[in-house]
Order: sequence, then structure tokens, then C-alpha cells
Amino acid sequence: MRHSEGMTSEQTPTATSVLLIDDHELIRTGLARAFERDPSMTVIGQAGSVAQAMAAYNALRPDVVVTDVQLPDGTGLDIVRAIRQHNQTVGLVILTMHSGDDQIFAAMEAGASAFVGKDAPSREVVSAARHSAISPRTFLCSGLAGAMMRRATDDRPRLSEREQEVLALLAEGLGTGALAGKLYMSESTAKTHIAKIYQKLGATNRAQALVTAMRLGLLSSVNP
Amino acid sequence: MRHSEGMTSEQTPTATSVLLIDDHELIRTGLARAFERDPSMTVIGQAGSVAQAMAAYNALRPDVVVTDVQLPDGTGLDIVRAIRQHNQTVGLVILTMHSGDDQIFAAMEAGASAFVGKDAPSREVVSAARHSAISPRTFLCSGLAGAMMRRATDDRPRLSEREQEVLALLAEGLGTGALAGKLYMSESTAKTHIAKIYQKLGATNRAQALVTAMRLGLLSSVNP
DNA sequence: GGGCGGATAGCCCGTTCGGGCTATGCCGAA
DNA sequence: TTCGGCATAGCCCGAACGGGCTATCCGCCC
Repeated sequence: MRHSEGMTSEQTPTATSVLLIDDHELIRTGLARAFERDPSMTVIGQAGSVAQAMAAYNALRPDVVVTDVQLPDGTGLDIVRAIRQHNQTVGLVILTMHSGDDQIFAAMEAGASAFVGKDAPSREVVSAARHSAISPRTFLCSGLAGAMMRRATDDRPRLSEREQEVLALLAEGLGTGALAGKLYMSESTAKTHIAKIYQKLGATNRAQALVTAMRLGLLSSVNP
Repeated sequence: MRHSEGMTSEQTPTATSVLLIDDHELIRTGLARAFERDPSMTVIGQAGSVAQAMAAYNALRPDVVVTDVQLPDGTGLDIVRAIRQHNQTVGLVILTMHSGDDQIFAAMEAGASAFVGKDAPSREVVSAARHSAISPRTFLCSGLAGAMMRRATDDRPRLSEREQEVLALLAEGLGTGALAGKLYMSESTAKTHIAKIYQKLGATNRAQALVTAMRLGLLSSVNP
């Protein structure tokens, strides 16, 4: 293990131990610096590859592992999966450049505790690490809120009350007739509403309408 | 403002100030107790309703507001929306009994910083509050990881490669013919695949299939 | 008072769906 | 080798869908 120089000053005996993984020396150092500022956290090791990371993890058994996604011999997700498989209580923080939705999703599925973009302030990484130590099975995600906000600041089409009701039933796979029955309207009316929904969502059929609606979060109130 | 007794001992001058909102005295007290254990946090006020909460917020300007969802005169989401509209930096933690997916989503959209179930250990609430003060626009969610894990440990139907391709095109609203063309298969084959997808997802039409697929995260890789 | 958006409702008609059922070829696991 | 899963492909047919177009009634806002 080459990268074990990250030993900072001795902290409180209960300090949370952290293992940093990134293939850039510079970033590791920057992170270590950030962690130094929090007396409750101690960086006990660093690694620059998946292989090194696994070795360091097994040797050091840190409370939290903070890892980049892209590494020379694999990805941070591999590390997360490997570690999570055997340890449900360690904090696993994914650090990444590209915070696409898929990545976030993949991180969750791999068993990460948190997902932080590299554009986030470093104190956020520290905070995420601390939180992940406390509750490793809570998912924390910087950037997600941003995506949501972009959505909430809204140029989304606004569906009327009735249209939302219709949409909700469409989502359950009901046919025009059944839907109309449930809402006490004629089939014609239902069709009109549906057509209006298509128009507002830029859809030409149920499939498109529902996918668009879900992507835009217009179906948030529905739970079968 | 009746509920302003929550004044705990004086902390470090930079302690994070917290406003607790819940209509149950008992829960407020329990939370206050939990916060007392963290020297970096100070509960500076409590409230039992939306009206009280808004008054308390305006009077006290806390760093973090921790609120229940259900309140006698409205919901915690109303509070979050009202506050977030004018303040992008305050931490807004939603506390709830029922951590359904909709609720989580609604909380994000309202502008909450974190979402914590009442079944979570109280230290998690404190940790969430602390993190929300540091990065209010990061979304933190206990239970989401759990939901993801349930999903990852997977009794989800598994779609074959081809079926996923078909599903992706269905999501774009393509008809059977167009879809078949794009995948270089006959319309009959496309129909067979679609029928198989319906079968695996328990759907009887495109609408149901797509909604189910999205709910199960089977369309995560699609991003037009 | 007139316009506008929403909810209601109807009709026509060509297109598409969805279900059922069969069949072949391929591959890998049992 | 046989069985199962997958991909391919075809046929039939009734039901549902989607588009277009018109129309009335209500409430709200200017």
C-alpha cells in the first residue's frame, strides 16, 4: 500500500476513520485537507486504484470509504459493491465528475451511502462522509435536489384537475370507457380530456403521454 | 408563539440553530433531547402548527427547520414551500411517518433539503439537520436507499435485451410498426416481444407496461 | 358584455392494439 | 439430448384508439 501517508493528527478517540480513493494525487490531497478541518474525522489511508483500495480497506477497516468513480483498473462502483456485499454498516461515498441520473441510480443500486459531485464544495464531501458513517443506508445525493429544482421552477405544462384525474387512471392502464365510468363522465368527454392531455404534453398516444408525465413528475400523487 | 421553551444550554457561538415543528409535544421533546446531545446544534424554538411555524420562523430565522408533514392546519410541505421561496440557504428537513415514494418526491419538489422517516434513529434526524445546514440544496433521504435495495435485491421481472430495446421505443410512443422498423424486425416479432413484456410486467397495454416499468426503474437507461 | 379556458358530450372513420394460437431456429443448462 | 428461454415470424379478428370537428354550459377576468 503506497498511499498510506494520509495520517493526520490524532483526534478524539472516537473519530470517524476515512479511506480516500482517487487516482489523482491532487484530489486526494485536497480531500484530505478538507477532512483535516473536521476534528471528528480522520483520514487513515488513501488509494489510487481498485486493487489498492480493496487492499487498504481490508487492512484498515475504515468507517467510511470515499471513492471516485473512474479509476485506472475499474470503477468506484465495483469497490462499493464489493465492500457493501460484506459490510452493511460502512459508509460508502461516491464522488464523481459526471452526475448523470443513471450514475446516481447506479450508485444507489451498488449500495452507496451518498453520491456527491466533484463540483460540490469540499465541506459537502466531508459532511456526506460524516452522515454516511452515521446512517450508511440513507442515500444522500447532491445534485438531485438541483435537478428537482430545475423541474420545479417549471415550464411544465399545467394539467387541469380533471385532466390529472384522467391521467392518473390512464396510468393504471384503464381504457377510455372504464376511465370514463370511474370519473362519471361520458366516453366522449374522456376522449376530449385525453386529447387535451396529449396536446399539453406533446404526445400522440398513451405511452408517450405517460412517460412524459412521469418524467415531468406529473404523476407524483399516484400510488396504486 | 407559545412553543418557544426549547431554549437549551448556550453552545459554541457558531452553533446551528434549529426550529422544530410537530404537533405532538412528545415528539418535539424527544427531538429536542436528541439535538441537545450534539453541541454544534441548538434548538431555538418549537411550533405545533403551520401558522405557529411561520411566525416562529420569521421571528427566529433558524439555520434549519425540522418539520413533520401532518400538522393541524396544513402540511410541512406548505411550510417548506413558503420558506424555500424566499430563502435558498436554510436547511429544511421533512420528518414523516409514511415514507412513500410520492412523499419523497413531493418533498424534493417543495424544496426540502432532507427527508427522514420517523422510524429512523433520532441521531439520523440530527445528522440530516446538520447536513442540511451545510448544503441545503443537497437532497438527503433515509428510506430511499432502502427502497432501492429492495429493488436491487430484485424480484423485479427481468426483461431480455431485445425486450428492453422494444420497451425503450415504446416509451418514445412509437407504434408497433415504427418500432419494428427501428429494430429491424417484423411487426409480428415486435408484437410478440410486446406481448411478452406485458406478461412479465403484469400489464395489458402500453400504458400500464410503461408506468410499471418506470416505477420499477426498468427504464433508467433511457434519456432522450 | 364578450372572450377565454375548462368540462361536458356527440359523431365519423381509418388505424392500431391486444389476444390467441402456431411455428421455426438457436443456444445453453440440466 | 432434451427442455426451456429467447428471437424470429405469421394469421385472424374484435375492440380500442386517435384525429378531426362541432357544440353547449359555466365561471372568471378584463
